[in-house]
Amino acid sequence: MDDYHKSFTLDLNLGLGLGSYVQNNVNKSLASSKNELTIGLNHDNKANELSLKRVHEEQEAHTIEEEIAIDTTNDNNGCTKKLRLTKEQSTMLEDAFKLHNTINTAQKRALAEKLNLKQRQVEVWFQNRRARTKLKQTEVNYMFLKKCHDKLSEENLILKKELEELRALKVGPSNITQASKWTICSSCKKIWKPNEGHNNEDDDDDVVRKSSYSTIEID
DNA sequence: TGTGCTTCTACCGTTACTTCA
DNA sequence: AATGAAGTAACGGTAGAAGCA
Repeated sequence: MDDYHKSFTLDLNLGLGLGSYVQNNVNKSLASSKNELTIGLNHDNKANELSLKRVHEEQEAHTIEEEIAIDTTNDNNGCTKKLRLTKEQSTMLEDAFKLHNTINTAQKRALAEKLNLKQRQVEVWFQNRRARTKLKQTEVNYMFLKKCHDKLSEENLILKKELEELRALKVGPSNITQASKWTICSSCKKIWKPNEGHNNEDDDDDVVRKSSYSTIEID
């Protein structure tokens, strides 16, 4: 385990505490306005005291996060600009993803701190990474199924040809009728002919087995 | 014990930006 | 230099789970 993984694991163990309070969605204007609305309606509610505490902590967290990630979010006009993660950041995120493709609050906090990113950025990265993995897996599955389909189509074609060849042969109708009466044992998968019986010497309960024979009609 | 509310998180679809051929 | 495609960071909405009163 390299230094990063050691410290990452350590962070996972020690990173509890405030983490559960900090709402990590920085741009959730909807969510925060919802909190503020609740507080405004019911000041004596204990749950809303908690919400108020969260709002304060959230604001603090935002300030800290914004300081940390100040060089990753804005351009000259104050508009948010999409940022390319550095190679080091991507590598560390990839390493974390290899260990676990989901991330809890403590891990997120630790990783964000380590990478000088917002927790929201780490969260979003994991979401997108999972989406990419899923998409890739879907593509792999599609290719696999396509190959299966192609192979089966090919086999089907060969079988059809064989059938045509057999039909082309001058086989008497009586023989065809006989063949169409052949049956296959569902237990041992052996084909047997009418009036021949199913002579399985290993069978102790032949009577029971015979009851499960199914007749395969050959067209 | 059931219910309603809040919070958190995963997921999805989409948008917008960046990079590259 | 312009452009279209591919990659991806970020967003908003939704649903489900968990905790609490």
